[in-house]
Amino acid sequence: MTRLRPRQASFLSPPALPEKQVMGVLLPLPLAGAYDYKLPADCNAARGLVVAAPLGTREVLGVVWGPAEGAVGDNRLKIAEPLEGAPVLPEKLCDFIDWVADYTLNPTGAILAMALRSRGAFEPEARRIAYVKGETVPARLSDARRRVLDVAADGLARSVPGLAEDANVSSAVVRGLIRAGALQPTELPEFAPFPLPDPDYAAPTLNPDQEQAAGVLREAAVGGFSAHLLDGVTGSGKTEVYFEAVAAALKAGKQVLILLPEIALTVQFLERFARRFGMRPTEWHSDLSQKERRRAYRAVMRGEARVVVGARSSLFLPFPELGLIVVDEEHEQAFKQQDGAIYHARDMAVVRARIEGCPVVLASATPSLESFVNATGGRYRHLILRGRHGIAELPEVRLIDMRNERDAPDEAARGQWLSPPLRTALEKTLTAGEQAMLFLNRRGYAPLTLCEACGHKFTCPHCSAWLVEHKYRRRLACHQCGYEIPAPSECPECHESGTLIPCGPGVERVAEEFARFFPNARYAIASSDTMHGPAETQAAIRAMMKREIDVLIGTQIVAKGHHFPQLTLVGVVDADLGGSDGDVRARERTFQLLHQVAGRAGRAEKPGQVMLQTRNPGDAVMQALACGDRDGFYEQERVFREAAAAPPFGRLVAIVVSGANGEQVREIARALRKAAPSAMDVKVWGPTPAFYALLRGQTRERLLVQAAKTVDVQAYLKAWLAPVKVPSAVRVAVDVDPVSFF
DNA sequence: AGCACGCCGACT
DNA sequence: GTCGGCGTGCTC
Repeated sequence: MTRLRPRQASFLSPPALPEKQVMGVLLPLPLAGAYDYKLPADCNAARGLVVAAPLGTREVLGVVWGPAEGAVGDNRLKIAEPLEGAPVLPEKLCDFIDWVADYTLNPTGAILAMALRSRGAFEPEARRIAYVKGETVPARLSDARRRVLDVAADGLARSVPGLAEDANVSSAVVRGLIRAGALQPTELPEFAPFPLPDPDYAAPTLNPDQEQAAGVLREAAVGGFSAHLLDGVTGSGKTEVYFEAVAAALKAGKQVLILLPEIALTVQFLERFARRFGMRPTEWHSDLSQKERRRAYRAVMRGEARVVVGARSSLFLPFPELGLIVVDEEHEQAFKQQDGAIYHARDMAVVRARIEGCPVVLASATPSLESFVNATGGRYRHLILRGRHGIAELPEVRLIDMRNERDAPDEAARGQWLSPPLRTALEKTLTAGEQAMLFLNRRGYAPLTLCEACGHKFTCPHCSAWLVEHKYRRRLACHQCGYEIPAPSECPECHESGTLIPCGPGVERVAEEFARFFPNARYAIASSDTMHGPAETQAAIRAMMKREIDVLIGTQIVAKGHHFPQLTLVGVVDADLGGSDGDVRARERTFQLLHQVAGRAGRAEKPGQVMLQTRNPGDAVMQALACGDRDGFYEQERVFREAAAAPPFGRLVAIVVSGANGEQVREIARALRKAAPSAMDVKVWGPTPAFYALLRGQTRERLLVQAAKTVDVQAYLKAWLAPVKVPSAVRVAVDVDPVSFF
């Protein structure tokens, strides 16, 4: 951390009183609680005051959190100093931090660290000196001097080099004028302020459905806490509707937070916002530079940033007057933070709204089952937007039963991954001059390489995962940790050559087969690691947009948000992928993903067709997609989950024990299990090896707590875990409400 | 999270 | 003989 500068002693303030006040100061570190510090008697040491606190040999930021804890004797207390300008975190943010720490069983300081994530936001602001035309006219007025004064005549403040450049003179001339008093110094703020959004900039025309939902939200935006599920297919105009809530909150003088999954935070979204409100919103996400972060953080804290669009970490920004939170694509798993403090930004958004006393809007075409149950059960207001042709507005979905597909007898004409019906459909689409998309949620060429002679499988030495072949890059790679080796020519086990066979398809392999059947078609691969990096994916998407290619072959990343008007066929190469890992949410996720992919086909006036290749055509997910019966699927899922007492009808907590020493990890996991207190309506399962039993060299064992809704799982876990001694080489991570079983 | 203290290998 | 590896433990 850079040096913190405490406020300056002022000659005007009375001399500091000898007595110091002692307060609990929370440090942004994973410590058990707040530390006591003495504070100067003449400062208002209220909860939220940001201080510089000496800690060991260094100095860290801290926040006054509450009364002294008294665990350490007065004589050992150090003195913490308020920062210059006495910045204060909003009290409701402090309450939120406490709540999240309690719920996720993390040290409060670890959560505070997420709220202080801008290094330098509390540094004294750098001042820029600029010059305006002064009163005095210099005695000697050379040509160069005149040019400078002419430039300065407009009254705008400019820096010395700025003036010199604009007047085409050297900086010596400018300095001479400053000395002569012909130019006056003024101070500019470090950053230009963010422009204010105008709620009336471009009010939209809404259809009756949208108008009704917008009406509810406009009213809610000026009330206290309320929760809404804005539920409508792509193209039904969810964004326009919640923008109306944003406008209403702005008119009421409130700040707004719009949370998006990282991938949806695009230039297109910001521009869409700008078209409605006349300016781009303040952005907050992981690839802001340090300077941009500092600027945004300060602007939020001072209330200058009225609307923030951000990824999940923006939930911890210090809004002094938050009046609305929107969570778009609320079903996205990307809202679940998996490392460090484990939390679900969607759920925590609802909590923050409740603490702030403001409304929250969750928006999705395929809501999470949790939100769906909350909406249909009346806890959330359910705002339904029908598409232009009713809510089940998916294109025609056809299931291809891969068990029955008998392909051409002769090997050269046989497809391995693209079935005859799908090939026929591709043929038709291309002949009609329309576009198609092939979707397979698997990067690379083949997920497994096997030696035919001895059965050797290539696996990652650091993870329990297969190495995925990437044919273009001629490498085998681990998708968990990034370990890579050059594509081998012989088996490292039996040293035979020519015996290595790729098993299963990845997008590269599907593309290869596609090219074999359609040698004249123009196509591109889009996946997060296409040959030359993500820029190429963007290029592929642009090429598709401009109709320079006919077929886009891609992973997840083509499933999101892009509208290709000429795209009339979507082929899902393996609809069963990821459907059988025993996870209670696996079916829901498959449905959401396939629904989203299917929605890419046939927007505009051309009807679209979707073909799902599956080996389980009778599965509820496939049937729901084929029949366009979304709500039927949700209802069935609800019944399953309720019967199994699974979320949201019961509670789950995962505990992952990990460390480099496998035997030690297993031993601690077993000891942990033994220490589990028995309690009513609580079951503890495990330990068992985690799905990735080895990840980045760490052995991982997993325990699962299943509890009834009525159980205070946090209290149960605290009572359980507190007395267990864990060596520092072993990590115990608690995941309350896990969303995946990895 | 840092940073210091502490006990074992290759260097001016 | 020291410089420095990162394991362990503490910081009001």
